Amino acid sequence: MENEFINKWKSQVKKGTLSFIVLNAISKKELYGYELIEIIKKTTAIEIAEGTLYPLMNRLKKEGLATSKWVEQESGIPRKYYVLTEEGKSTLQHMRNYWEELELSIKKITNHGI
Amino acid sequence: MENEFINKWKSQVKKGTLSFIVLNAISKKELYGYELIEIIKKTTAIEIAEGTLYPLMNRLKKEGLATSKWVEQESGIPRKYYVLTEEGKSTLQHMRNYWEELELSIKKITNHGI
DNA sequence: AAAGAATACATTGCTATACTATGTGCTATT
DNA sequence: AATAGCACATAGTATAGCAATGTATTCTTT
Repeated sequence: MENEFINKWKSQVKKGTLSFIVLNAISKKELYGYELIEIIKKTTAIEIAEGTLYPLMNRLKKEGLATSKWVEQESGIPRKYYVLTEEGKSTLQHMRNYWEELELSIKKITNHGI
Repeated sequence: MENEFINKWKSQVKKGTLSFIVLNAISKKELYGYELIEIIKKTTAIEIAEGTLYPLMNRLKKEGLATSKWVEQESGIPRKYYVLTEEGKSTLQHMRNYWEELELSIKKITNHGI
């Protein structure tokens, strides 16, 4: 049985991390919601609940970082694909810079002490 | 003027990150609250508000990861020093492992695509 | 000596976001 | 016919960072 603190902590770490991950993901290629969950789970072992992803994508749209478009399928339910806007791209760049700094900061503290 | 989204995002990234940073910091050496804020700001450029740190330290104590002790000063206000417990040490190790995985996951997505 | 800055603790109220639970409707499998 | 999977979505709850505010002592500046 996992420590309860650790589980809560992991959930907290995801706050902020998830939007970063999702923006990175759709920066390579248009993806739809369900696919995002699957693909992120497969490549990173990070699980995003559906109740987390859909509100998150709507926030990104509301903030002007992404747009979406419905794409009809030959068979099956239509999919909503997400596309990064120009503002989304430049914001993502800022986020990448900050993340690199953060990584370095953490490394400093974990490896060399403070 | 900085993007509003970025500022909110940075604040969200701190959720979880700060407890990790603080636990790492006191794992090297006993530190008191005000000192933690100063020292983390100096070495990592991450600013922790006082209204963030003190409740955070109390949570860590409540969870059994740290203890604290008052130390009187020859001159000046007494300081509350924080010490990592055994449980805190092992929890920190789990957190370090998870953080490494997270770093790798993010690297995968930012560098090589998904 | 008085005023202000710095040290050092702490709480309250606000806000943002992840998660569980739940719901809808279509398609494929058994 | 029933179940699992696909694909969207919302409501309610809990957590944690932050600004604002408060208390009290000590140091620095004028």
